[in-house]
Amino acid sequence: MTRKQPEFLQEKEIFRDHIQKTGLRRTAQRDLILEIFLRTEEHLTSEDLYTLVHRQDSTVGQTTVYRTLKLLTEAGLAREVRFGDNKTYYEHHYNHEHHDHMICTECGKVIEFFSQEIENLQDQMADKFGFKPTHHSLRLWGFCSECQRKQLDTAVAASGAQPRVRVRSVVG
Amino acid sequence: MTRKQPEFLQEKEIFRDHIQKTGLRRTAQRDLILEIFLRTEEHLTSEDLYTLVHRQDSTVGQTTVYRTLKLLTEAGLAREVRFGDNKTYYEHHYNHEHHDHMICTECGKVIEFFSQEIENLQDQMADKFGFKPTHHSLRLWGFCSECQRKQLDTAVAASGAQPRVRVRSVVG
DNA sequence: TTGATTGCAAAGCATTTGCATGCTA
DNA sequence: TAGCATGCAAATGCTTTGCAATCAA
Repeated sequence: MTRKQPEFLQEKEIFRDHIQKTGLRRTAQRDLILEIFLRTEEHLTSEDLYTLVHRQDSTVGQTTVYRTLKLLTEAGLAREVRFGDNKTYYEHHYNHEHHDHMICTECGKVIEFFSQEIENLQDQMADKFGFKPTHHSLRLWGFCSECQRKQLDTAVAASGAQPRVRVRSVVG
Repeated sequence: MTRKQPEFLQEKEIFRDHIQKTGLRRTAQRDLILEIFLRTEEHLTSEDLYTLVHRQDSTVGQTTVYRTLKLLTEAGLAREVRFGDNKTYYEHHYNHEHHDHMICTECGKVIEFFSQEIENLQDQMADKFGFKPTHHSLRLWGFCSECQRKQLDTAVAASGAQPRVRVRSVVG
C-alpha cells in the first residue's frame, strides 16, 4: 500500500454514493467498519472484522458487521469467497483485478491467480450452451510448494504453525 | 440408464470393499441408502435422499443418511457440490467423468460441462506456483438460454414454475 | 462377545431476524 | 419528526455429536 493519506478516497466516495442512491443512512459504525475493512489487505470473515472493529469501538455489534459487509458487497467494494471451511470470507473488490484462488489444504494458504485464457475458454463453453454468465468461481485445492517440501518431513505434526484457513471439507 | 438388472454391481462392490478395508460393517440402512442414491441420477441433498429413503423404510433416520453420504464420498462413489444456496448436494462420482457446473440463478437449472483445455490450463497455472492440485471446482452462474428468452416476458413472475435449486447468495 | 451402528435429542456453528431503542436526514 | 440503523437475544437452517440401545461379525 503506497497510497498517501487520506486513504481510500475513491472507495469511501463509492460507499457514500451507494448509501445515498439507495436511501440509506451514513453512520459512525458503517464508516468505522469500512475503514478497517479497507485497511486490512487479507481475506477475512465477518467475525475477523468484528474482532478488529470491536478492538477500536467495543460498542459495535456482530450483527452490524454482518449487515455492513453485505452492504459493501452490494456497493461493489467487497466480494464474498469460500475456501471450503464453511465460512464466508470477504476480499477487496474495487480496484482489484478479478482473480481465482488456490487453497492449500495443509496450511490454509491462499494463492490468488488469474488466467485470461481460462476466462476466455469459460466464455466459449458458456456460449456453447447458450448460457450467459454473470460471475464465476474457480478454486484449486491441493498442496502449496512449501507444504510439499514439508511432507517429506514427518515432524510436520509437531509444528506449532497455525493455518490461516482450516479447510475441513472438500466442498466449498 | 441402459444397464441390465441387477444394477450398480460395480458400485456395490466398491462399497463393500471400502467397508471391509476400513473395518466397518455392512448394514441394511447403508445398503438401502446406497441403492436409492444410485438410482437417482440428480444432484440431491442429504435431506432429499432422506425423504426418498424414508418413503421406503420409515425407520431410517436423518443422521444415518448424513453419515452414509460421507461414507459414500470417502469410498469415491459420491461427490459433494455446492451451487450457492448454502446446501450440500451430492452427485454420482464413480464411472462419471469429472465435470464442472453452470448454474442458472433464475430457474436453478444446473448444466454439467467439461473442457480438457480448461483443465490443462489449470494445471499449468498450478505448476507456475509450484502448487500440486488434488481437486478443483469451477462454477459459472448466470442465465440459461431459456431464462434469457423469458426475461423479455414480464409474465415470468406469475409463472408457477419451481426451480430445483434456489440460488440465494452469490457465493458458493 | 465386542465394538461398530443406529436413531433420537441435543448441541454446534455461522448467519439472520424480531424488536425496542437510538440516531440520521 | 419519520423511519432507517443498531445491538441484543432469540431464531434459523444445516450439520454434527452424545448416548443408550441394537446389531453385525
